Amino acid sequence: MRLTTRGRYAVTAMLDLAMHGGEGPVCLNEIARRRDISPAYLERLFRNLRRRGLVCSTRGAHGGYQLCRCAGEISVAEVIAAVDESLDATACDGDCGGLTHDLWEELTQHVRRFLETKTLAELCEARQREDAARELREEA
Amino acid sequence: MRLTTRGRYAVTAMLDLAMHGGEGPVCLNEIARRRDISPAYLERLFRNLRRRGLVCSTRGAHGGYQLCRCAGEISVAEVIAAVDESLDATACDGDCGGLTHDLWEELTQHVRRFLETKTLAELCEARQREDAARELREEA
DNA sequence: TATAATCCCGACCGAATAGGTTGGGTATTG
DNA sequence: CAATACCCAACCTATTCGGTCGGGATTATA
Repeated sequence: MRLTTRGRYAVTAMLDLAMHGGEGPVCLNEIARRRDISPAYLERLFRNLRRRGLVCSTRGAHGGYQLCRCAGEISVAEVIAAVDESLDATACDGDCGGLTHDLWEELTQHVRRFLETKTLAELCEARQREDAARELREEA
Repeated sequence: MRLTTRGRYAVTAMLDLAMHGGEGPVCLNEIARRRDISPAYLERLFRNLRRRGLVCSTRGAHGGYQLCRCAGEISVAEVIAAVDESLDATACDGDCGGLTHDLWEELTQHVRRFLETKTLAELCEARQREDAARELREEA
């Protein structure tokens, strides 16, 4: 199992899309600028996201990307899987005769369940609540 | 966060040590043979385990390694940390201004807690129960 | 119709690191 | 002294991560 900036970038970008995708497609350059991610690299990631059916694209000027499903129906696990990060802690291909096989299996299940139940919508809301709270504090 | 064979090897070897360490030290060649791990590589891992105070060594003929503490007081998390695998999913050094920072933080906590509460003794027992059950089945 | 914006795609690259090896030590037992 | 074992630094190879490059194809707009 590995969790690198790749999955993080993907989730961040998808979240950005969920937040700014109200009307019309959002272009990658915008996301890249807002989130400070290399545009070319982001493009590579979106290639995968599109192929997995998580986003759809509009080409040409004023084009960009949109979520294919509503944010409540896209899990973080899916996004990470799309950019090809394995969420498998065992990695011993079936029966490795291992003393510890069950342990890694259990751990993998834990992580997987956690990420499968988190949706983009949830993260979006959490963020908005946070922002609201901060504004309130700053007014006071 | 990454979880590779390194941590797996370390935990497996420590478990082996917990199971066979009843009387006197156990030498690496034995463990390597039993668990099918490269002896030289295992040695490298044990260097770290020793430096972290998880095992102590006896040099010379009939030498080997022993657990420094009893198996119930060594957590899987410690073993993995000893061989230098980071259990951090965030890896964004403090405030990365990230939309998703909280998510990774939460995930890291989950994983960490899981591995911190698993001790070698527990895994040992689980294994022994398993073996007993299998024997029973085979007798029938 | 030209041009700019945008997605699309394969190929490449440097650095890090995982897993592993080699070749030398040093200590202890018999 | 020889065999067994720990100790250690340096090296090797393959993978992959984050990222770039150079070129398409498609669409909106001036």
